[in-house]
Amino acid sequence: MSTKREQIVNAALRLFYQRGFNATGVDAVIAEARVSKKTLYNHFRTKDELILATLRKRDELFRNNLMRETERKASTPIARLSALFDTIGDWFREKSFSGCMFINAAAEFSDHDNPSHQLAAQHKKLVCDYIEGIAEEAGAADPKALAYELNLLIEGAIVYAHVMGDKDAARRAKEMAQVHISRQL
Amino acid sequence: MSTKREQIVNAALRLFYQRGFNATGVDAVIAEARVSKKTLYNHFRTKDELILATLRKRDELFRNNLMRETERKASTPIARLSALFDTIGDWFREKSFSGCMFINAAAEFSDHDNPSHQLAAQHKKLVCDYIEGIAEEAGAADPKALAYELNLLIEGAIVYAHVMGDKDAARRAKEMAQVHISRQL
DNA sequence: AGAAAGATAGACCGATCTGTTTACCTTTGT
DNA sequence: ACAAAGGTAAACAGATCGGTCTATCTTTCT
Repeated sequence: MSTKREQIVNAALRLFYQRGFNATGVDAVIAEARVSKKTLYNHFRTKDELILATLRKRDELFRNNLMRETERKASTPIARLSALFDTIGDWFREKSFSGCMFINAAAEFSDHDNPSHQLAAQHKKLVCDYIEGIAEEAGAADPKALAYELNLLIEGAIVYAHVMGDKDAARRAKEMAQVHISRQL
Repeated sequence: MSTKREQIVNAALRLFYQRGFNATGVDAVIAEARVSKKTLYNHFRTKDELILATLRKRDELFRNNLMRETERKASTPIARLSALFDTIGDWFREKSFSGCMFINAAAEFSDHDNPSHQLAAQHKKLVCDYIEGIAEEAGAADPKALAYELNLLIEGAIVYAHVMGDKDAARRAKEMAQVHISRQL
C-alpha cells in the first residue's frame, strides 16, 4: 500500500544513522527517497514525527535481526547467550556501522522527556527483555540480573566499537560475559 | 590573561553538553558567554575549532576530576579500581548529567576521521591508560586487559545511566568489576 | 468517462545558521 | 597624552533550516 511512506523511512534510516538527526535536513531525506516535499509532509506532520517513525522502524529491524541471527548461530539457550556477542560483532564489522542509533538519538535529544529519548530507552529495555528470556530458558539463577549484566557488556562494546573503532570489542565483551554466565549456571 | 577565551569555552562546555553540538548555535554561545560575536571569531576561526577546544577542556576537567575523586575515595590501588565506579556514580547523580560528552560527540560526528571523533577516541584511551596504571600498581596479572575490562564496564554504565536514566548503573557495574578484579589478583 | 486522491517540482515563507564587517568604545603601555 | 589592541552591539551576507502552498500530472475507483 503506502510504498511512498516506506521509501521515506528507508531513506531516513540511512541518513539519520550515518549523519545524525540534527545534521540531516528534510531536503536531504526527500532527495534520498526521491520523493517530493509535499509527499513527506503528507505522511509526517513534522520532522520530529519522521524521526520517531524512523526510530520505531529501526527498533523493529534491529531486534528482529538480533533474534534471527542469534538463534541461527546457536540452538541452545546457553549457547545463545554467548552468540549474542557474535551477532553484535558481525554488526560492528558492517561498513555502514555508526554505533547504536538509539545511543546516538539519546546523545542528540539529551532531555529524558524527549519522545525520541524515551523511544531509545524503550528499545534498550526490549533488548534486555529478550536477553532475559534466553537467560530464563538457560536456567540462570537470576535471569533479570544476568540479562542486565550481559546488556551492560553489550552497551560497553558498542561504545568501544564506535568511538574507538575497536572491532574486537565484541570478542572481549564475550569473554567477560562467559564469566558472568558461568557464575549463574 | 585570556579570560574572554575562557568565558567562551566555559559557556560552550555547558551548552554543547546539555543541548548537543549541532543544536547549539554560536549565537547561543556568545549570549551565554556574554561576549560579542567578533570576540568569539577572534579567538576561534570556526565553530568546529571552538568545538575542538571545548572537547580538549572537557577532557582535562573530566580526567582531573576522575583522578582526584578516585584517589580521595581510596588509598590503595586495589581499592581505587573499585572506587572508580563510585566516582562515576557520583557523576551520574549530578543534575546536569547528560551522558559522556565524547560519546555524544562521536554520535554527532560519526565519521571516524572527524577531528572531534578522533578527540573522543583519544579521551577514551587516556582514561583507559589511567586505569591501566592503577591496575599495574595493584599487581594485576594483565593490567592492560583488566583496564580494558573495567573501562568497558564503565562505558556500559554510562550508556545505561544516560539512555535509560538508570542511576544504579555504577553500582551494578562495580559488582561486575569486582569479579574481574579478583580474577587477576 | 470523469471525479477524487495522491503524486510531482519547485516557488515561497520566516527563521536561523555560520561567518564578516562596520563603527564605536574601553583599556593599557609607554 | 595618545596610539594600539581588543572589546562592544548590531547590521549584514549567503546558505540552509522546517514547513506551506500552488499548479500540474498520474493513477485509481466507480
